[in-house]
Amino acid sequence: MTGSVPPLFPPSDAQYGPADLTLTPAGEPPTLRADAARNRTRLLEAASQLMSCCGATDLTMEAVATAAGVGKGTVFRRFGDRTGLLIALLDHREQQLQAAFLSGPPPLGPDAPPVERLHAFGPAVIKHERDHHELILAARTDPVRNYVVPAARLRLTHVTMLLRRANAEGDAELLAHTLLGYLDTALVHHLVVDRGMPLERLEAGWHDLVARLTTGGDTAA
Amino acid sequence: MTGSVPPLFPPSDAQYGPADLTLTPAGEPPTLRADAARNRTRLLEAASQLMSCCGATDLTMEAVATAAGVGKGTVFRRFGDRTGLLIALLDHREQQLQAAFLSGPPPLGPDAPPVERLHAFGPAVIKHERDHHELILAARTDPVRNYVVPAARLRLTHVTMLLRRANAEGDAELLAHTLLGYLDTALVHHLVVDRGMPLERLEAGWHDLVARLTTGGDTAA
DNA sequence: ACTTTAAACGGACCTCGGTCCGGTTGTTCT
DNA sequence: AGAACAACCGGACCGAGGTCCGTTTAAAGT
Repeated sequence: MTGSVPPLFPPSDAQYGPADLTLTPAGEPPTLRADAARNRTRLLEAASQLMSCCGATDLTMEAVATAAGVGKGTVFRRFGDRTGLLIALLDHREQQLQAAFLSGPPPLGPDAPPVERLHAFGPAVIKHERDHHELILAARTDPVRNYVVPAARLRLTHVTMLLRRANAEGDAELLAHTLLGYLDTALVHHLVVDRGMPLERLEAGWHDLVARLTTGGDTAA
Repeated sequence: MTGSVPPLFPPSDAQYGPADLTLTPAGEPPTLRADAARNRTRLLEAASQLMSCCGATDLTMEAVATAAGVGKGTVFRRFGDRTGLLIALLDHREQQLQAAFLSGPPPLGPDAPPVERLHAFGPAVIKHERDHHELILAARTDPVRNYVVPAARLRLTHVTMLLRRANAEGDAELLAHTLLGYLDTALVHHLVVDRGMPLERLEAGWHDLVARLTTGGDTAA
């Protein structure tokens, strides 16, 4: 990967600004130099643009660089590698989903009892994955990297928290991994697309799983 | 990938001979031409050799070809791509595990009640994955491909069968996917290596999961 | 044994991800 | 403002995966 200087995944890319691609990175490295930030935005826009017309698998680093009007080295400096760029792209699209289950309206958001939120979580994630499966799948080169990605960490802590609040018996973190494993994009894609499994069946399976894993009491302690 | 002529993953590579690398492919294309079969063996041996000394990630197709005394094109013709070669290598190493749960002694093999076999299945797979994690992880470039690989299909049908025989309620296939998801190499590796989770905890989680998913009656119907 | 045919072979060739380093440009401190 | 410094930029360069096509060769038919 990068020699060693860039702090393991360049400037982090955890959260940015509010909505559009006008993302002002506010990660670990206090601030990005003006030109660097500008180029970062350009690159993400260019990548997004190219992706929507050519598909994720054909997205070339050099093409992105050219489209953004910068050198290839700049792309790698900013995102580490191709996967890093895709993840950054993805991370941005995830924010909508994250907002939905972190602070959205009831079935998913905090104004519903935890078990209910869990039930709603599955279909929401599946929907999201179906919308972006190409990008998600393309961003999955290194299998272990998925667990390190901020979005994945967030989902894990979220589901773990819901399980705890639901007073589920057992190892909450491992149960959360189990639930998230069921929602794995590759699995869902394989079942639905490759094997033609109807969505209803998949979602029924989810609800069944949630029911099985959340035993030990309702929100009412 | 390959133009189109090779029948989607060249000559299949499902099962071969009994034990050693003296594998005589007996897949779908009736037989391989003599020289092709010979080269196939040579290539697998060379790859295995190189891997044990240089690691899977540094395994170069050209190096394998050279070590086997054939041209690079031959490697690709036979295995489709790098991942195909790694999968073939892996498939071979899996046979020991497969034999264990298909026809081995009791806790795992057919002479034990299904629920007991399921309980034994987890630790066995985890053990296997720990032994070969480098190769397994290296073979995982395309996330969906895992579900198509014969070894994975076999595990799925096996676990599904065990669940059915255990009279587990619910969608056996989906429950099987859930169980196998828990055993995902990348997940196990992440938890144990990256996050230092003790094996005992992981296995306890497995037993708990099996217990939860196999409700509805014992073998005694 | 000879012809025929389809498959296997091999290595030149192309593409693309990733690295490197000399030059450039913000940023900060005095 | 000017200098010093660190970070950024860019594109030449490298290595490895994957493709192509002319040549060779095993297997089947006569």
